[in-house]
Amino acid sequence: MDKQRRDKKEEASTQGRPTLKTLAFMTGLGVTTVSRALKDAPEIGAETRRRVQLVAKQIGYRPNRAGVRLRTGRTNVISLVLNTDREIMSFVSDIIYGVSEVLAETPYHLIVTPYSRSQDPLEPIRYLVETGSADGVIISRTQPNDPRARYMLEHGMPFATHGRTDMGVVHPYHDFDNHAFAIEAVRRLASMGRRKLALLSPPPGLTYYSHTLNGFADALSEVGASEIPFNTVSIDHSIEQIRSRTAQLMRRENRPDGFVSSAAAATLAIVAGIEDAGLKLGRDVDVVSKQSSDLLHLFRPELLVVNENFRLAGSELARSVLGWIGGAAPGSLQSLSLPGEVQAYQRPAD
Amino acid sequence: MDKQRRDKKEEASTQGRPTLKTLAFMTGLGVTTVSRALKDAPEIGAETRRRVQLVAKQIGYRPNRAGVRLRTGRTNVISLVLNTDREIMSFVSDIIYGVSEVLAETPYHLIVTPYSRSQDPLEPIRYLVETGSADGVIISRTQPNDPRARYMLEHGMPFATHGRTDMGVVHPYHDFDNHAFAIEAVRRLASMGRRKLALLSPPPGLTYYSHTLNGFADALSEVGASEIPFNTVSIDHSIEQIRSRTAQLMRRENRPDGFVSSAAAATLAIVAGIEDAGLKLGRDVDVVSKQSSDLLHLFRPELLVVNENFRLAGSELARSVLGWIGGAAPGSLQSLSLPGEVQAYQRPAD
DNA sequence: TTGGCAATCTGTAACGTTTCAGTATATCTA
DNA sequence: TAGATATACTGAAACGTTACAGATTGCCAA
Repeated sequence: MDKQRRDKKEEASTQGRPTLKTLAFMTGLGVTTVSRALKDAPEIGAETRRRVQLVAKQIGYRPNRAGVRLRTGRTNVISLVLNTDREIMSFVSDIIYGVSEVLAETPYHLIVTPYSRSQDPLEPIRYLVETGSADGVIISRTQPNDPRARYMLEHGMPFATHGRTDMGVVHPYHDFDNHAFAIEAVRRLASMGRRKLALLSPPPGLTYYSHTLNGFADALSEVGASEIPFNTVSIDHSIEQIRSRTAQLMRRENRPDGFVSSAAAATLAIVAGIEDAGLKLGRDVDVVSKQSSDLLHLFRPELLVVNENFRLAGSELARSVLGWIGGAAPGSLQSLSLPGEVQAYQRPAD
Repeated sequence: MDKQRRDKKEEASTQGRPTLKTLAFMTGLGVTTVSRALKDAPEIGAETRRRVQLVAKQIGYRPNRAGVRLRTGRTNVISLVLNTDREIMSFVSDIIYGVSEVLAETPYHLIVTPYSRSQDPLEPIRYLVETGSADGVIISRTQPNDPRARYMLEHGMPFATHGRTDMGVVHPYHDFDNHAFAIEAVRRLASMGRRKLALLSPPPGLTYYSHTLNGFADALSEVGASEIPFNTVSIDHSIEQIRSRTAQLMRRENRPDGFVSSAAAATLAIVAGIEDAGLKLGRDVDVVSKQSSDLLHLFRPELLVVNENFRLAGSELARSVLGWIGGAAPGSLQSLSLPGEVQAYQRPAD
């Protein structure tokens, strides 16, 4: 019995991965003291604290995540909830990189929680909340009245949304100012003499759909241009659909002489549709498009682009959730990213 | 003392989230029995087993991950290790989706572990192994002699590589057959009468660099075409660099009349460079490019494309690691994806 | 009847952490 | 000098799970 006890103590020094017990053994202190010393608790003597922290660093102690999680309920995990079929183009990776960048400096891990078209978007959120699998959540494709945001608010799960809601509740978000984007886009087209503008909008359910539409409408009346309706299709539609609808539209009597496109991939389809109709970009019609990587000007030099930085969005979202988890006021964790200058094509120096 | 015991027991029924203790209380069994009944242990009576599983399903019992992890060391986590600055285009999201798709049917979570140019690529791997943060790892940008693969083999961490190694050791991988891609590409160019071909290769350090080069060389001699060296640049270089080098090359006396490009984004730059030099795609030169999403034909109809399915790669990689974790022979968990047909442009039906 | 043996079930300990409720010592107050 | 008080530390319990080492029961062979 006594022998067993001694054996147990001694094991601590020889084990594979150091634990609090190892540190306690090495320093001659109790595990409690070691635990507290590592988190700078005030009731630990200054010298003891330094000594423990030194030894911990020396032997490369890292707290066991399962132990912490089991005891405290804190997971040190942020979950990024993604729709696996919609978000087609690359911006997902940018967001992930942005989030990672911020989390890298923290003990947090990033887990990706997917859901697909067949599922209720609420389902992965419920899972996360019910199982307590994350300390914070980031969602995208935010809706004006977003059941996911409501659910998490009700259940006390910190989160940040990519895009704003419109439910009269306050929560962290990061958004790109799509209202401003649409205004700038229209102004630019107007300044080139374009007067009949079409908008390829975001999908109607999402909040930034109306932001974009409002900006578009505001700017239209400001510059005295008119809208050619193009609302049978959105950036969520397939490339083929957008292309053929654009071609249809461009073959009509009353066709637009300017396009505003909310997504880069869709812009490729718009341009293809324009050319299918036998028209020429830059001569018959101009197109302003959002893009997240600087590739559109290679596609057609005549394209006008506005950059949206998704990596930045990822970082901001991560900072926001962490802030909320850390106790900051949700209202102070909201940010809006303004569109960069509308950029015309510039040939790079050789 | 006795009172306390009773209180403790009763708490089990009223708690927020059901645990084994809750189930034990409800069924009148011991926690051990419940635990075993849930995992179909043979020493549990058939009726008891069914009863426990029924109740568990009814009240929505889900094992506490922290508990399992602490006790068993199993994390139920697969880590996807990503370089945050290199992998520029969108294929990262496809891989993630592919992995997610497979993991969704399992208790596994996907965590994304990033590393950046400044870091030793081995560092995140060491972290994962030392802290036991994952049961399996997926890596990309695989090298012929890959220190990460070696390290994980030595430390008994199951993994799968995107791309093969060449170290004389066997481990799970998924790879796209870049040798076959290069051959098909060259053949296609040759069949169009192209005789002087340039290759924009993958970055030299990676395994598929030589696969691509070998395929290219093999096919060149097969069809009797010659190579115009273009090895001052690779798909890892910036768009601007590739563009200006291409333009330089195309202004030379002895310029290529065909390109093989290993990445879609780079192809945009190649075409831009060609046009910078005043030449025309399809007339003066043809280009065969890999692509992961079907957008290149919108860019220039004359482009010849070969599709690489990264979503499939993700799924295969996930299946491979899971297989290894499940005890399958690593040698049986290798797969190679053949390039689809070289696709010429087809105008979609309106 | 007794011992043995299979079939079922159970309590206890342990994983690594934090928190609660202390204990021991030194220092001050009256 | 006695008691209070602050300082620095400690053991035990608990989070939820699984594994080890039994315990109880019924049944069969001897």
